[in-house]
Amino acid sequence: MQQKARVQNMIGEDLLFLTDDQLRRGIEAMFFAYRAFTADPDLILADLDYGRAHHRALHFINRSPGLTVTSLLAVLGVTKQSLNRVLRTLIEDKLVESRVGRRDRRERQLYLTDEGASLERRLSEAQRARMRTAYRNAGPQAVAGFRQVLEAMMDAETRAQYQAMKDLSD
Amino acid sequence: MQQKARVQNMIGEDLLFLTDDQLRRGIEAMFFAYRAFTADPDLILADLDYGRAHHRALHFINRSPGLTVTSLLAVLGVTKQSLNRVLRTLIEDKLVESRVGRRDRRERQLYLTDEGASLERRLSEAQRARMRTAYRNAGPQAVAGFRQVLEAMMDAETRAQYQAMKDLSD
DNA sequence: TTGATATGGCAGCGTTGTTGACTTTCCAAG
DNA sequence: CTTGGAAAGTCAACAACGCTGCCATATCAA
Repeated sequence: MQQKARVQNMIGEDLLFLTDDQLRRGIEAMFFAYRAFTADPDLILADLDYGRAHHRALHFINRSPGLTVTSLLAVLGVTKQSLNRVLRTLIEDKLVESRVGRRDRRERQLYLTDEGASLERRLSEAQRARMRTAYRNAGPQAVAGFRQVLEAMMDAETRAQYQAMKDLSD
Repeated sequence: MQQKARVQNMIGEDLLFLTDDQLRRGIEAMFFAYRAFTADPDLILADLDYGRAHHRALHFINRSPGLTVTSLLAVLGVTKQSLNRVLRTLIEDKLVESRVGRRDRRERQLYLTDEGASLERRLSEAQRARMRTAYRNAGPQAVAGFRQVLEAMMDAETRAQYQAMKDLSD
């Protein structure tokens, strides 16, 4: 087990990276980095009278075209009512198309329009640009560690969702 | 230069970790992990009719007792009015004490009361517990990478603030 | 004395989260 | 084939927490 080997190493090594001080540094790094992480798309969104919630919806609809409202709710972890408001404006503005479900006609399947896909690209390219620079500066090893810690931080349920999404890109 | 050596390595290596797909995975990992990151304190806060903004204020006041309102504004990156609302409730509830500045009497220096320190510990211990588990599961190397990427993600100005805070704990 | 700074109050607005109550649509069990 | 209940969505109201703008007060420093 990789896990066990790592723990064995740590017994010989120092456990200094687990002190409360180190953990606090990590907490502060998350806070500051997340603010930077959302800053670029936020600028674009403010001009369009949209918010972060719109960005998130566009992101996941783009990721899995045709997903239902209920699935999107589960991924975003918000209430139906909260999402509905966001979705309604996106549909009114013709960025998202809502089609009656094929199997179950109560369901609504969500798709980006061309315009929606275009905005999604603009937003995610802004976000990716920052990510790309950070990745490049930190190097592949650091990136692997970054992903490992983030995954370890998720709840089991969320991690399962996250892992499941990997398959969509294969 | 460490940076240059890394880039040289990457030219020989694959640059696969910089594909748009990999970047998107990183973006999603940030989104899901940040939600988990705030989940535990949020539960405690909800019971007390406080929000994340209260937590952040308590955190940084605890970190640098006696800091002024203006410094806190700069760290949190919000407006005076927004912070003022939060600070007022914390002072009313006797979690934070606001003393007239020693050097400049226009300034207010902020301190946690015993009760405030106690809540801060409860909140940050909940957050640290998750962090600790994640760190332990990922191992010291991964943690180093995690921190490296987060720092690379920050704006230069924010990173300077973040780095400056390191000295407070020494 | 005068101008700049630090703080704070008040009013009002927007985004995005919440609950609760309700309707419409549809599937599936009896 | 009817009907009970689940799923999807709507509307209303509220809360947290960002924002802007305007104004008052206290204080420092030139």
